[in-house]
Amino acid sequence: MNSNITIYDVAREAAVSMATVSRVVNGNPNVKPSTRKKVQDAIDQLGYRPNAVARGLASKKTTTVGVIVPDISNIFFADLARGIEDVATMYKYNIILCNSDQNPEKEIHLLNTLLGKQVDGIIFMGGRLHEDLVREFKTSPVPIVLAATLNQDYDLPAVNIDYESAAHDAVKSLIDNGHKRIGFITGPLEQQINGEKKFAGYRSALEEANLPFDEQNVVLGNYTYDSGMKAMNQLLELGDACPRAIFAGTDEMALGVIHALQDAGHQVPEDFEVIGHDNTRLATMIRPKLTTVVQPMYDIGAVSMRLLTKILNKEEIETNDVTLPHRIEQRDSTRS
Amino acid sequence: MNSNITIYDVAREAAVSMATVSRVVNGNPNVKPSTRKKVQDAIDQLGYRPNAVARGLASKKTTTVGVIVPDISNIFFADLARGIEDVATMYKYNIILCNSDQNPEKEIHLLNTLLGKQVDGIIFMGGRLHEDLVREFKTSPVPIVLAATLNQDYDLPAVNIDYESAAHDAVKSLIDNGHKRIGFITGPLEQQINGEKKFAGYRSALEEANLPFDEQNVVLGNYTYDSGMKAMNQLLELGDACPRAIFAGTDEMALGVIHALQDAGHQVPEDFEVIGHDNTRLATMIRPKLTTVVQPMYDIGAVSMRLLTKILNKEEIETNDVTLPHRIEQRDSTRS
DNA sequence: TTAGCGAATGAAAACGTTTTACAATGAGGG
DNA sequence: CCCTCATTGTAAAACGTTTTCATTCGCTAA
Repeated sequence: MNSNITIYDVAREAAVSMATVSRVVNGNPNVKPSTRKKVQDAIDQLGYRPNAVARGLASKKTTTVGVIVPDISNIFFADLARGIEDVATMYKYNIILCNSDQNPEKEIHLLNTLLGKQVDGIIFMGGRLHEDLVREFKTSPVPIVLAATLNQDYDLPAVNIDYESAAHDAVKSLIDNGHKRIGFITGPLEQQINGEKKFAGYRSALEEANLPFDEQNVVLGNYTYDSGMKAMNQLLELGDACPRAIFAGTDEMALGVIHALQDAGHQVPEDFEVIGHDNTRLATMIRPKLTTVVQPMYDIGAVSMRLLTKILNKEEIETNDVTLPHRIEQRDSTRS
Repeated sequence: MNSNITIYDVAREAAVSMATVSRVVNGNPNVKPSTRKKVQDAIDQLGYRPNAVARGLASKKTTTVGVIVPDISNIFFADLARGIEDVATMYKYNIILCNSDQNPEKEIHLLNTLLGKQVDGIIFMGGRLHEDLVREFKTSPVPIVLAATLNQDYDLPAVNIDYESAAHDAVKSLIDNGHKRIGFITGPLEQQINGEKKFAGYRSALEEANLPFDEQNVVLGNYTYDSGMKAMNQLLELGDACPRAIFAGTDEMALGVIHALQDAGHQVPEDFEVIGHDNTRLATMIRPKLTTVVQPMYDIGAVSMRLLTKILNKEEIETNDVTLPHRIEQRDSTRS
């Protein structure tokens, strides 16, 4: 029952003042080795465990950071969270994890809850930055970094990949395989990442190859497997005009695409080529294995957290806006 | 910049004492409506946000619970976490999430960190309860509930399904389809859940049908896709003696099994039947769709958290050891 | 010796709440 | 009209640390 044992009990046991105990606990060098030992023994004997809440109140640091993600049960965000947590652990931070479901009100509410809990910093991921949210971000008393979240109109610290160029590369690889019509199955266009970045990459690859843009080749999904299937089936209805190469905005949609194709009796990659986005674990759990754009979520999480620690430690920072490299992982859903 | 605004500032602004402000903030009914409004106005105007750390110190409650899981990036645990978080939110708690990687030392360390942070309770999930850990659990100053974690030798609050009977049902369904030899691809046997529960279910189903137990039909995996493939390939080497019906300990291994089979030119479910365990989202993202035992991780998380709140509120509790129902979801990897 | 100095220690004041113990005010009953 | 009892508000003591500032101690150098 080592609860209710305070620094004061330890001080009494070791016959020193609480200030000295505090010094020992915090590794302050100004303590005579013999005293240090005496205190340490008292700590061990009593099973003293410092109260982080009291510590937080006195020091105004909680060694806790808030993490807001859309939905931790999604493998994609879970990977991000793991990257964040690993680096947090490395720097002795804990994380308070919150799910926003991309709901703007909930996002603001969570932000305020976290600030109330006096977190030392926050890592945020969301699809669209509502302006009310940005306003709160700007007045936040603690630093906030954006992970895999677009930020072009503001200047908040952020970690991303270059989505436009990634999409460009993906589509180009399809074009290089001789396709003239490329299907694009995307998430909601309101989200900058889709509506501006990936879409722009898609179009620029087309233009570069002097291929016409045809609206009927782009179909909306909502990131899920089912929406991928549905989108592909819609494309299939185009008959002869149906594109034979598909770029899907997420791996999960890409799986849906492949299965829709297979269910319709087509062969991937012989009849249709498919390329996904994200390189989640799913990509290797399908036959054919999925060629995909790798968006390194774990790394984005890790780098975000590292960036946050740099800000917290007031370390020198080259740039607030980090762009991580991307690449295409060639597997079997495309012809090499 | 609504930081550094304290309850005292609000009190001054509203011309009342800080205790009155505290009453308003905490919804204490003993405040005259006119006063309440005056205080509320001051709060709004100043943008006052109560400091949860100070509150925690004074009240000895942090409205925060610790969650220890093996690895949040695994879809299985992520689902659990989501269930926990949803119910936590419902009861105004936040969660501090930690990954243990099933490392016994890390588990103990995390437990101590969380206790240091004065969490109001803890939800723990792990594969094997090391006795040192259990000792710490027993002396914990706050309640701990086990989620999807076996607990038979101790009497800690826990939420599980009946793994033995679930495995029994799965194997029986295979036997009912006429199979005499049933393969069992399992996770590490040191973990009670495998070595005792699921394994016992497997054997009892065999016995019940007067089928012989043959050791070469059970193969060890480590929960992953790759280990599932490998295990199936090992079984395949048995040639004619290879079981034509497989019960895999996790969905991910089941996917590996199916792909190993398909890669070897076999048809599922025509030549081989496969049944998985957990019913993760993966199950529907494979062809054929996976028949699987549903272990409702989200529900287990939600119920665990609910149980914890009951303990925290000192509500009446029927039983500490909750067993949730399981069932088999029939899909296409088995013949109906 | 002793003045002077740095290192080691201690005392006490924050930190921002909740909570307790009272005091003041107001209303109702005799 | 006074007394009592609610009701509402106030003051101050926790809560368990960190941190600042002062003090003491033990040496070194003069």
